[in-house]
Amino acid sequence: MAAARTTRRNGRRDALLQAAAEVFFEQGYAATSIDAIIERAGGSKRNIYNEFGNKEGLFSAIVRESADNLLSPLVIEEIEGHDLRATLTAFGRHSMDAYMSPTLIGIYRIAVTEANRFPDLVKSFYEQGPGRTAVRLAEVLEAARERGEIQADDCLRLAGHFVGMTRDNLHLQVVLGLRPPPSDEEAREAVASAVEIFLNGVRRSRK
Amino acid sequence: MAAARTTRRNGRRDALLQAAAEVFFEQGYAATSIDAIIERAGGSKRNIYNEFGNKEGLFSAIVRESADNLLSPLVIEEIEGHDLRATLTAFGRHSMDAYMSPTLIGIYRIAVTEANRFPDLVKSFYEQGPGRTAVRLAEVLEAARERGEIQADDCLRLAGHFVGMTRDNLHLQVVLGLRPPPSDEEAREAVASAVEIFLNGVRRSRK
DNA sequence: CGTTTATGGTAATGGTCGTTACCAGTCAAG
DNA sequence: CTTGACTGGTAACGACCATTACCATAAACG
Repeated sequence: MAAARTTRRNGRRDALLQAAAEVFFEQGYAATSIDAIIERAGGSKRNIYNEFGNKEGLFSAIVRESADNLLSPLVIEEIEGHDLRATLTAFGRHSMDAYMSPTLIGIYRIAVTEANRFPDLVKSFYEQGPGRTAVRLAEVLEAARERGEIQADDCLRLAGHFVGMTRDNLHLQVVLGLRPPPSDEEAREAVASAVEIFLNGVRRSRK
Repeated sequence: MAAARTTRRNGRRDALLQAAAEVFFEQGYAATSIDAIIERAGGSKRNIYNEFGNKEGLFSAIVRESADNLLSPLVIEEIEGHDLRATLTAFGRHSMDAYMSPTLIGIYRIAVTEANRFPDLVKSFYEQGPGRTAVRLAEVLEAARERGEIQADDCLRLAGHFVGMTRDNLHLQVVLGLRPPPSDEEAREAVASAVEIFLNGVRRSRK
């Protein structure tokens, strides 16, 4: 079958992608050399150039596939059928887990740095990740508003406030390498605190 | 006097620093060449090596001095003598202005990328900037708690929530180059909204 | 004025890196 | 078995770059 060759080829491709992702996320785009990737993945540089064309092609493939794998599960959550507090808590925990995962920290770092070099990639990263999360959360808030549970005039802005509150300085410190990702315990506390403030803040009068 | 030489030298030094900052913030550390800096600043590479030793020295000087200039005014604000809403609003506006300024966006970008290469620099950036801001705000909240205006158990965490709320997805979008910094109008709205939620959220029961 | 010191410009040195070429081995397909 | 594609390894080519050297000029100081 052709499947055998295809399978082997895909295995190689995945190994290359994974090794390259590690090095890129660790060192940044400019500081990463093809040799360093091959050193980690084994094989020869020809593999990379046959499969991805050049360094940019390899990098684009990484960002696209990693973002897909990591960000998709962020959105398809069970959000209906619970009250707002439970929904927000679940939302906060999931996004906290995602944002703090080493891979997403890596992608975040590189997206920030290479914003000028790869504007399209960065745009799609944002839209599939933080952007989509905020839009989804805004829908939840909108529904709550229609049920009269909260008062709000701009649900998308509110959603932004909420995710900002959960990201917090914690995310910044982790991104800067100043502290390790929070334990489950810490994450739960931080989310609980954010949910509490947000719920109270939103239930009352909007000036 | 020696002042003449010193003055001239300092002028040269500042010109180099400014040009280098522009290029570094635009392109990142690894992708910035000494030639590119000289092209923008004029003169010769000897200037840089005489003044800063090497590329790392130049970069360190930039981060140190830019951070100092930009972050110091963030802390010494008139915060007493007003009620909490006014204080928070002032705080939010000032930190929003600072975080969204092109220079600080540049520093932020490069701090995120070069966290591995320059851990000490990144640490001092955080402590002098976001860290100190949060600590200062926590003191304000602590005072408000003692006056009985708010209920809280961990003021530093609350401070983090507040700055996170003002930073928000807005900051992320600007850092990623997906939108320009907000106008004064937008900034004011965002801060007002965050203050409102935060105040209401914090005034009521902490479960 | 004479000496030191910084400056501008250009080129050399040594190294790294992206990319391509070459060669020898492997393995699936007809 | 033979063909053709893919692989591993090493080396080559060009380009770029950090750093140093060299030289000629101009400013600053005694």
